[in-house]
Amino acid sequence: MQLYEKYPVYLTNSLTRNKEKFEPITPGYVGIYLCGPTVYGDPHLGHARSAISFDIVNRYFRHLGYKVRYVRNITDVGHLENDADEGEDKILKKARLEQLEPMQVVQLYTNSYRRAMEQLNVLPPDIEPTATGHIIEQIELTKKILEQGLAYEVNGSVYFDLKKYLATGKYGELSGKVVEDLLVNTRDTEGMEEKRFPLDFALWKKAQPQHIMRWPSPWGEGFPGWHIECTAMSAKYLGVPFDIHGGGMDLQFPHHECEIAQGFGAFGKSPVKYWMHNNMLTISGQKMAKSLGNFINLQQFFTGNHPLLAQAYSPMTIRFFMLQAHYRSTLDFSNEALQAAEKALKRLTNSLTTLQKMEHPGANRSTELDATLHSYVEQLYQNMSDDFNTAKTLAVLFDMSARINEFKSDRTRLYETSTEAFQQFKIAYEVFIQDVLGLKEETGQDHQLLEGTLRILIELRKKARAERNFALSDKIRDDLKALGIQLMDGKDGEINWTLE
RNA sequence: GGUCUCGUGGCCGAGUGGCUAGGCUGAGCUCUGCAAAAGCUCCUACAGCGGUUCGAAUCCGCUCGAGACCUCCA
Repeated sequence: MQLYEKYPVYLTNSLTRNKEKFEPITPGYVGIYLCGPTVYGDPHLGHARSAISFDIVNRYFRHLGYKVRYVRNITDVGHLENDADEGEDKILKKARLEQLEPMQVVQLYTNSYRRAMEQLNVLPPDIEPTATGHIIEQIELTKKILEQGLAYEVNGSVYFDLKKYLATGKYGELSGKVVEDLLVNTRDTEGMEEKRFPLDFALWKKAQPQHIMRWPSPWGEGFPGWHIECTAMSAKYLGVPFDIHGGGMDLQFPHHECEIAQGFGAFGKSPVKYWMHNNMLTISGQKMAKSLGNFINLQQFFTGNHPLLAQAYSPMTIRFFMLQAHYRSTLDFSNEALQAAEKALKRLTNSLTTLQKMEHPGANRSTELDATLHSYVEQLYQNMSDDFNTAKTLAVLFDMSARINEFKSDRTRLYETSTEAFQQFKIAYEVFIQDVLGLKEETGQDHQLLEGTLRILIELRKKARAERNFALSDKIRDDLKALGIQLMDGKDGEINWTLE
């Protein structure tokens, strides 16, 4: 029996706004598509939230025994700027400002995104398709929608015919929008004069002479519209329909709404079974966004180099910080909260180290403590299966930490558990921290060397203490502390250390 | 203006009809040569006002406040 049968996952489907039992389209397999970044700037905390939220989804499904295909795209054809920029492409704009080739910009920020994700211990996707690498698929899809009579061509651009689509399909269901309301607020955006209906959106755009990123198409030289890439790539790699489509809540409208319309237009069915959206990150109660100029990029967090940051925060601190909140809640950034997260994480990893060194004495006696240990493990699964509630899961892990510390300070308690219960407890603690939540120990590269060197110093200090030469023993400890290494004397005379 | 979400203790944040999540901070204590770590104890909250209920932070209504989307954004 697979774990997913024992602990079925319930997730909040944005489409229905309800928590639903997850039933994969193909039993045992899960297809996930996540809207990745538009690579025209350094990755910031918001990118991390989305990536980490769905990394948890990916990791937990895998842990439960599902075969997962996880696709996360890279948007490297910039989208049109809306207002004063007269339809200039974001990536082009950046390229012009930085005097670079557009693809150079794309490469630069793709690298920087991947590096940040690796630092955050976000597992790489199984497929990471780029929009520029799927121009043909996007053209084919556009042709298909044209064939269905749900799009029209004007001056080398192709638009989705929303009015016609509305006769059979729904628009606004995902984001809770009413077409009439949207019409009232229609703005005069790029290409409006070409559209038959204000809410029509571009599938293919004709390239202006100065537009460098351009490809030939049946409609002339141009570039794909904003929404078509995700439909084309998800269909190619995951099929229609597929299980889970994720992204930030800000993408719900219009991006995902348009994806549904396109998918319906092209394939005659809704392309996605479950829509999942992570919430936004706020800074002093306001959304952190590029357009608001209040975002902090990830390398700034890792180095502490930003006016709003009191100190540097390690990637795992950032990760832990996000896991303390549910992915569907807004999360407010503050130095205080991050510092709290840093300490809490340390507590957790300290217990993990303690546990890993701990061996069960082997006396196989089962008592009521076994039931307690059992229930922790059960709760871990229950909480994760309940819409990936990492906050609750962490609360259980902290309860388990308290238990581990108890075992450490009072070994007799260990005798009150059966080997089996203890092993199960131990494995679950390790697996949930490291594999499911993806929290890894952060150590320097020369850990091996450090370990050996410290062993020598610790031996010297032990000797000094045995001789009651506290002046020397304190000097060793204090000097190491100044370097960021904390020695801790145990009851049994053993000395442990941690990096601060 | 339309649509929607939220308002939890000093701070961050789960929960959501009855059983004080958890973390951080602060205070005291235990252990320790002194530290550190760990443990124990204390600070017991759900914006306000009504209503439903045996019982509401949790459901309903109103008021106040904050935010999101409606336009590129994770």
